[in-house]
Amino acid sequence: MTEQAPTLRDVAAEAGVSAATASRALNGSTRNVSEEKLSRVVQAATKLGYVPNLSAQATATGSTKTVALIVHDIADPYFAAGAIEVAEAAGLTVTMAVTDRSPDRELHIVSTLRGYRPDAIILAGSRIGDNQDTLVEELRAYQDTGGRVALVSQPGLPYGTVAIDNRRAAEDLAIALVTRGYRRFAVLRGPAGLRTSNDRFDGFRAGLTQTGVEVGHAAEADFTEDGGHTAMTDLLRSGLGATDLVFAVNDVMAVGAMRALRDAGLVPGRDLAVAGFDDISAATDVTPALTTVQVPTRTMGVRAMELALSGEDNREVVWLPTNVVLRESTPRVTTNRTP
Amino acid sequence: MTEQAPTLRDVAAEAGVSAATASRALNGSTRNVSEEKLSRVVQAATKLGYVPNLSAQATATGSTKTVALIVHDIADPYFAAGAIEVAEAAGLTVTMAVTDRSPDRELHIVSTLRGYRPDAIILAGSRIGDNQDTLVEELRAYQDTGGRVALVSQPGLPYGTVAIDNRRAAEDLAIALVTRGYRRFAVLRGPAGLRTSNDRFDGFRAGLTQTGVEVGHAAEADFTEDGGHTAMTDLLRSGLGATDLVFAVNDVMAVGAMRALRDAGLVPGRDLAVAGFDDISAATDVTPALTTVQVPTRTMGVRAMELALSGEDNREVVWLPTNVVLRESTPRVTTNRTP
DNA sequence: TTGTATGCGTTATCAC
DNA sequence: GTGATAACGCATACAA
Repeated sequence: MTEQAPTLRDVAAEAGVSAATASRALNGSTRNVSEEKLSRVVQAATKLGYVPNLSAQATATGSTKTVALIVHDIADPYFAAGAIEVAEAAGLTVTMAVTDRSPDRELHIVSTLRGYRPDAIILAGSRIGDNQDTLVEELRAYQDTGGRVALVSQPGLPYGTVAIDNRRAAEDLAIALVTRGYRRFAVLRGPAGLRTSNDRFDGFRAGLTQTGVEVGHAAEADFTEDGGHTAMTDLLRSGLGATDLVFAVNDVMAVGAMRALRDAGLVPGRDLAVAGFDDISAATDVTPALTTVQVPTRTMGVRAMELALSGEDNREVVWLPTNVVLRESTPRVTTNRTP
Repeated sequence: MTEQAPTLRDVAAEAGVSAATASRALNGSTRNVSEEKLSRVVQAATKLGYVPNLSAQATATGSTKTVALIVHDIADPYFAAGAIEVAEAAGLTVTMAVTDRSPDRELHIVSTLRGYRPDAIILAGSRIGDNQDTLVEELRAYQDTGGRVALVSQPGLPYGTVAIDNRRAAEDLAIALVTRGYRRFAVLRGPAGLRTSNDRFDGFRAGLTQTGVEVGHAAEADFTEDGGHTAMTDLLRSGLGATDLVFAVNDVMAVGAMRALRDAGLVPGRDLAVAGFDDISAATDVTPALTTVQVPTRTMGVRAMELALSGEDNREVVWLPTNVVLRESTPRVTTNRTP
């Protein structure tokens, strides 16, 4: 029943040539083998259903034609899709691993994946913040042995990096909202210490300050939909005063906040405006559609992979543009509103 | 700069033992090596930053400790998450590939991935049509050489399979909706030949028939949000008569349909009820929340992986339960409604 | 317990 | 062009 998978030897034998010739015919520089033997080998291969053993190929050549993609949360498909597309166009296979936002797991995964000797490692959304010396060391070792590293959204390390300017983008959003007539803001931010959250919060506040406005309430919450829901509910309970807009530092939280508003009998966009960040697909599914900052996730995946595959030890930082998209969740303020 | 990655030999030399001992200390049955040499080897390994070359390990042992996950659309994260969790608990690494719903790509990917000699291959998602002899042959060959195969949602092939009863679930949904008072239905189905779509459509119709009701309009559309939007728009233009509910064979289409309704100045759930299938996260983000059939995606991933890893050549079909969830997009019909 | 020798499936280096 | 033969990095049967 369970036979062995056919090897190159089997194919060679079947075709009546040496293993070396078979190898050349199937993978190597095709030009050095006679037309006749070539077709004999190919025929034998298909007849036996031969598929080259990539592991063996890898140990022999030293290259695996593989890229490791490490993400924190598998829930952003577009990034991965972009990266995969580029990799496959280059004839590389992508291995994905998910860290679940655990730095420990991340370290473990990087270490394990290194064992596959991938041509490149792409680390997305990692917060290689402060206590991550081990990870940095691991990456350095990997790079020293010829591996390529690309980072996504974590500028500051000596690797090719693609990033967006969270701070600036949030600033733009704040200004756009003030222009629309909003004056009293509350913010739902992520857990303390999370850089993305901090940058967006700081940027938003900076934008307001420029226009002479200040953030009123600010609540910390999980980076999740439930986090947004809970924080919004608490905010409502504690009294919002004259707040006319809530900015959640990501769309997922914003959607949760909108749900909390409806649960409290309020209508998002009318009774209280809501804005988010990321422009995930839910942002347009939701009613009213969510004002947010569009982040080119897919392009980030593409550029990150390109960075990783670019021959050189490319350490440039690619800043990708973001875009404020104003939708119905933040209608233009024309009349007095009663919170 | 680009040194070589340290090998087992290097570690052995550093520790002053043979390569065999180093191997045993690092991977093999740890108990057969003296405490002292063990620690010497471990120390040497960490000092050199040694990470075993998994490719070499694989060619030596014949096993890769790897599972290949093939999905049609990376957009369903939960399935993958479930599968990955199980695999990692078993010490296996998961390789993911995306087919983009192209049968050709699917075939190509299966063939390529076979080259990695994964312990198992999991194929998720429905396939278009039945001209897939080559794929079946490819899988058979893989299985003959000791590979495990598990399928998701396409019963009928001689492999372990996890599935849901689309037909029956749609039937349940139809009955529940009739019970809620709906009588005149339209259906947005997927492309012809797509089995999932057909099963859901047939089941829905069967459910209606049981209660003496018939499907009015039925439109074909892409399995996407835009597909749902377009089909719904067309339906509205062509006149819906007395239709009081639109069933889209998946949530993505349903969300698109809801958007189309709003674009036409109608209020989903009030002017026209909407139901979907899958219970994706958007189903609860949307307003009104979408009535749908809850599919245990994550569990499917878990069970599929378990099936694939279960020692035997397990060909059982695991049917997972679904659940009709009635939400505000299909309010109970109490009064006369004017379409 | 430890080391030597051999094999895993390929590719690469030689000769021929 | 083609075929022996030696690598690649690791695991294991066998000896010691």
